[in-house]
Amino acid sequence: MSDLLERLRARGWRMTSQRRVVAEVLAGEHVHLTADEVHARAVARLPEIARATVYNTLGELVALGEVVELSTDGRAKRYDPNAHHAHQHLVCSNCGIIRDVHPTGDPLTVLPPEERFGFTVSKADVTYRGLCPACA
Amino acid sequence: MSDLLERLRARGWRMTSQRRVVAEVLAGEHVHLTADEVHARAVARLPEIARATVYNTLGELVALGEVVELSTDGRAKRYDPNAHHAHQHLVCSNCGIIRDVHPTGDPLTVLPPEERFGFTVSKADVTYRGLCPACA
DNA sequence: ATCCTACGATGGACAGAGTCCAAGTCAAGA
DNA sequence: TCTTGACTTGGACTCTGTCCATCGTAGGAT
Repeated sequence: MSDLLERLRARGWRMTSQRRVVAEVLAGEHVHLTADEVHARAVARLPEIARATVYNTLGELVALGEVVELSTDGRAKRYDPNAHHAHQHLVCSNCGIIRDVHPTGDPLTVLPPEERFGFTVSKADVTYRGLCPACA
Repeated sequence: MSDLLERLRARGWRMTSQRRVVAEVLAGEHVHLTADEVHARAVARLPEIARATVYNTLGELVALGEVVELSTDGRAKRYDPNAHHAHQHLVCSNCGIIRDVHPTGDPLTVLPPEERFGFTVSKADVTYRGLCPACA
């Protein structure tokens, strides 16, 4: 966590209290929060932080590769702080809960060259869908 | 295409001019349109069709399994009329263009039981990302 | 062919998520 | 301590999608 703050500082990030709080909120809970949920938790620590600042900071963390942005349901994007371990996501079709999962092999290898249409394919995002134990 | 209208009629769909136009727009172009793009094309054929009607009809087509809903970018959902052939999607990270692709094997098989956490996993949506020839 | 009626269409208001921007504030180097 | 440009603020705005009361009509019944 303080690792994250270190890395950000090393990249020339101006360390404001707002950015610190957002980074701490993300690093502190290994769940997949929406921007508004991050904002709510940030407000608990720093009451005056603006929604726009949370959006800005999340966008910067995504651009720096420290956080992964998910849009599993077409509603609010969710932010995954676990960006340094390759993984995929398992989503409950009913309640929307998300788990990180680790399939075997590299999903990129199953896309043959003739199915790439000249694209430079760099990654594959897999969303497994089904019902969680509570909803089944 | 008329196949689609046949199937819908067989399922008790009331065949209104609005629904026919939406179905024709989707079946006529094998691209991945947003709801507003569908609406724009529908208006060209039936000027008075309402946005709400397009949304309603698209939702029904998805519920009937005739169309697949995609949210690849967290912006507008896109509608894929190619629902009867299993496939995945290849998206350009720069311009957003989408191609249907066919990876080898079944993506579900690479998720081992101990990585399913008690979920009843029913499908896997794979989004390959990279740069298209024009953007590379 | 006409009538009935429940299902579908309309369009305007509303809601949720995210972006923009002008003005004010402050982190950090000089 | 001063300076300055990067950052924050908050409110207006945009985009996407939903809701709902009212109106219209497809298609079965007569």
